[in-house]
Parts: sequence; C-alpha cells; structure tokens
Amino acid sequence: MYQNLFNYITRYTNSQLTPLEQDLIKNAFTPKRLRKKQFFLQEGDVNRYTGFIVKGAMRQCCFDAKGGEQTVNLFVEDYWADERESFTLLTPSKYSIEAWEDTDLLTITRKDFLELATRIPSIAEMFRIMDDRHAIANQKRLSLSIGCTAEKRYEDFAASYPQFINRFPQHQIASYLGITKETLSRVRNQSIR
Amino acid sequence: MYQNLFNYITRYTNSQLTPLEQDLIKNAFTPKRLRKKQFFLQEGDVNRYTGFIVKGAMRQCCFDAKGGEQTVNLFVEDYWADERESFTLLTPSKYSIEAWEDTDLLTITRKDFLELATRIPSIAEMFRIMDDRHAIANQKRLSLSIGCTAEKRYEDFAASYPQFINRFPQHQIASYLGITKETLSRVRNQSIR
DNA sequence: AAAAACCGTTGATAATAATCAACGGTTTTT
DNA sequence: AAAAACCGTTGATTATTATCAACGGTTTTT
Repeated sequence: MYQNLFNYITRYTNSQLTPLEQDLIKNAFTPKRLRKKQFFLQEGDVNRYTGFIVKGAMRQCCFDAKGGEQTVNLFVEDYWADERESFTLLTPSKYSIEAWEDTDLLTITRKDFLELATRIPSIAEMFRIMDDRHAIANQKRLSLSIGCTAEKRYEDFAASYPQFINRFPQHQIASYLGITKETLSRVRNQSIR
Repeated sequence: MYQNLFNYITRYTNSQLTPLEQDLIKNAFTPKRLRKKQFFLQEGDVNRYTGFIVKGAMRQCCFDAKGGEQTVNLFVEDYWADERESFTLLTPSKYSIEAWEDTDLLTITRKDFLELATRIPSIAEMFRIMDDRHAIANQKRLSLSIGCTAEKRYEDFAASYPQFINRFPQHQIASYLGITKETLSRVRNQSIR
C-alpha cells in the first residue's frame, strides 16, 4: 500500500527515505477505499484531505442545474486528488472529485502534510518539484487550449496522456479538452483516415 | 527600488524582514532596466533569470513563421517575469518575454533564489504561497478557457484583471484570451449596449 | 431476465468565431 | 514634416464547433 508512495517520493527527489521517515509517513496518512462513482469530495464542501492514488482512477468535475457536467481534471495512479483552491484556502469547493474506478487512496490533511514536510526534507523537496511540474503542465494545457483547434488538442492529449485514453469515457475526455463528445467522436474517426 | 520587493514579501507572508535579511536580499538581486520592446528573454534561449517587476509592463509571447504571434501571459508591477519551464529545467524557452513599457526589474538566478530561501524563512514561505496562488489562478483560467464563450471569458478577465485593460493593446489581450482581435472588438462593442 | 441507463456515433442545422479585406485615426520612425 | 507602422473597427464570407435528435450496442440496475 505505502510502497507506491515511497517509490513516488524517491523517484521525484532522487534520494532514499530512512526507515524512520518511512514510519513517520505511514503514521501520517490514512488509507481510504472508494467504489466507482463514490465521491471523495462534494461540491460545496471544504476539501480537507488530499489523496495519493495507489490504485484507481478519479475525476474532478462540476454539475450545472440542467443536468450538464464538466470534467476539468483526470487522475490515475501516482496522482494527488484534491481541489487546490479549496484544499489550500479551506473554502467551499466549486468542484467534486469522484472515483471513476474502485480506488485506493492515502489521505492526509494539508496541515499534517506541511508539518511532515518540516520533518522530512524529501517531502519538502517533493512539494517544490511537484509545483514546478504542475505549473509547467498547466501552462502547456492552457497554451493548447487558447491556441489550437480541437483536433490538435486531442492529438497532443493522446500523445501526452495515453494512460487516460482507455480509462475514462470519451465524453469526459471531450469535456476535459473543452469540446463536445460529438466533436471528439468526429475528430477521432477522421484522423483514422 | 527594493522597497516594492520588501513590501511584496511582507504582504505575502504577513511577517517582517529583519535588516539583515533586507541586506541579503539587496545583495542577491541585480537591477535591470529595459526599454519598451526590448526582450528580457528570447525564444530559444535559456531563461536563467526571473525578474521582479518594480515598474513597467511585460508580456510572454511566441512568434510563428508567417508573422503571427501569440501572447500567453501578461505581467505588471509585483509580478515575476519568467518562463517557468525554461527557468526551472534550464531548457531552451519556447517563448519570449518582451517589455511592453519601459520596465525596472530586480533579477536573480534560480540557484541564488533557492539558496536565499534556505537563509530567509519568509522567502521560502513566499514561494509556497506564490505557487498556491499561481496554481489556483491557472486552474481558473483553464476552466474558463475550456468551458466558456469569448464573451464570458472577456467579462471575467475585465473583472479580475482591470489593471491590464489599459496597459496592453487589445490584440494582445485577445490573444491572451484565445480569441482574435476582431472578435474581441465585437464583444466589447456589443456589451456596451 | 427484463428494464433502464449509459455510450459512442451519425446526420441535419444553428451558433460561434476565424479569416480576409478595407478604413480612418493614431503613434512611431525616418 | 513626411512616411511608415500600428491599432481598433466594421463588413462579408468561411470554417469550426455546438446543439438537437435519433440509433444501435453495451453495461448496470432492478
């Protein structure tokens, strides 16, 4: 269960965790299991916990009055599932986070996570690197979104995140890309030819 | 010159800088002055310095073969001008950063900045808070971009960043929003009625 | 086992925004 | 002071994408 998280940290920071640090981490996180379609976070609630995904798939989304929904983020193994604004500022979340497969998580509050970072240098280092990569990936997604057609956006998505393609339905991927499911379907079928 | 930066740090962290810390900061940063249309960073170069904008306005942009250009970020006073990917990974930048007004900057390398953070707790704290806010703002920009029409995006932009409206030409703002200058012009003139 | 909900696809039509072109009014350069 | 470049606007046309509706084939629920 915890091995994935240990691997993740060492892979990010290029340094080993001591047995003592591993114990600290084990004590700080709480395992949680969700079934498909269960919510980790409900719109309007405060997102007190972030969750490291050991196994499974989740999405961040919101719903409007007329039955519509928008998917804004997708998560699989080795992702952290949280709504950054709510988790950071402890404000009510505008989004929900839903398990899309049966999912195993390791959860922790922001306060405990920050405290852990003061005790374990690797965790502090991991935070910095995660923020860097997150900012870089988001900037790229933004550039594609404001500068490219639906077709190019899907092309790039398929090349950059092949691990998402067969784990989420197309209408969620379409929404994530900012297009309708019909347009995505046409884009996919045209690019076969 | 440095007072704006000191104010910025104390405003972010809610804690004062000691005289010693202020001296450390003064020694770590190098002032730089740019005239309008001068480049702080050229596409293809490595972005070795980030710059705190004391006074002025800048934009991050790229140019294509056929004379076109795309503006992906706008900066004014109290912003940090850098291209995160190139600055972090020291890879050649896909973007340029150009002064759009005569601009005064305080510049520093990533290495020196990180080292400063180890000596001055307020700087480390500032990094964390900056990353949080940056991630939150970018997520919002992304949600608007994939979920809203040109009109809504401009509305939100005008409400959220009034300080940009009269300092950058409309065609750059249009590009930043992912629409053409003609569409922005029409959106603006329709919403008057 | 039957019913219901979900999913991806296709077609027809409508809305949105891009493109191309031209214009006067700036500002900048020479 | 004249020429050139830049800027925002408007009109006409085209391209892209959304919307609405319907369909068969799944999967899930009852």
